[in-house]
Amino acid sequence: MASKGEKERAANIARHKEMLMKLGLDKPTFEPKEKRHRPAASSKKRKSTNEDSTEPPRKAARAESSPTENEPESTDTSIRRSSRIRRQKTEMEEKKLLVLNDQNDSEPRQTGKRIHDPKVFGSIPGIDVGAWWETREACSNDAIHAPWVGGISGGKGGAYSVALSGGYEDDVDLGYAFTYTGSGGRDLKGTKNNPKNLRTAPQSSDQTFEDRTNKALQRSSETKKPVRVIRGFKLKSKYAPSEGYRYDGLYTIEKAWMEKGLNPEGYLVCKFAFKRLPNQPPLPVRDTDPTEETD
DNA sequence: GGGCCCGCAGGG
DNA sequence: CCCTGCGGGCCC
Repeated sequence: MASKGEKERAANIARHKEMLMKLGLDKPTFEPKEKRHRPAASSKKRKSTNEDSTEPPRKAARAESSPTENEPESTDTSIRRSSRIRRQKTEMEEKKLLVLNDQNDSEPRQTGKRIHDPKVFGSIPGIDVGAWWETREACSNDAIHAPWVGGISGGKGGAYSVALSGGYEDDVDLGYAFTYTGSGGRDLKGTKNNPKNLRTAPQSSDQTFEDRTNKALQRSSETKKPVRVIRGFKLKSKYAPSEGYRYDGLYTIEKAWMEKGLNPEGYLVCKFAFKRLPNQPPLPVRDTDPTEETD
């Protein structure tokens, strides 16, 4: 039984997908399987319980795979995380990172301890494509995507980074390309009679390119400057990590436009088409595609 | 699962 | 100081 909203969603998805396909004539084919960071352990109990000395390294995991999409062969199924090859500078930076993150004693956590500026275009030194964090906060500390909640980080020169976390139901993710929705047009404060203090909320008005972050994305579509992209576990895509957040490298914005959003009232949203830059490690895929309703 | 509430970073 | 925002914890 396809409700009206579901039909619109399907139509939007089909339209977005078709557009992305045209961007993907040179799409890569090699897609390794995702490596889980948290196999099955319930993971949901981290407070200040000081024990667990056998904790997974909650720091910015170095990239887990290495082959570039150009040379998939090499059959290196035993990819250890030995990506720390020579290169002393990175070595130094990594040590600093370790120090900064190794306050696992009892310190709640100290923010504002970045060693790199997130407000730059392109990659961040020492953070490889494929890096993984459990939380947005940790990702922010590594300067890949600064906002703890917001999906878009950008300035007047364009966007620095975006987070794909499934916030908009008609966005399409093909891995090498995806569509993305802008910010704004939501009632985060609720109404006068029913005041809220929310971080996300349903659409309640048109989005606009006057919005600072939307404008940054639009700018990037003109300048073609690279944008860092992270995918989160809430994203409905086979390219989404099963848990946490993963840095998936650099994309350019190929197109910016406005269209009717999925909301019942048909408020306008800003849409953007991203395309992944070549010569980056391939995107891992998970075994189960969250898009296929498996439940 | 949903609802609510909250801190925080970032920008004006 | 104010506001926003594709989190996250907690409660039910």
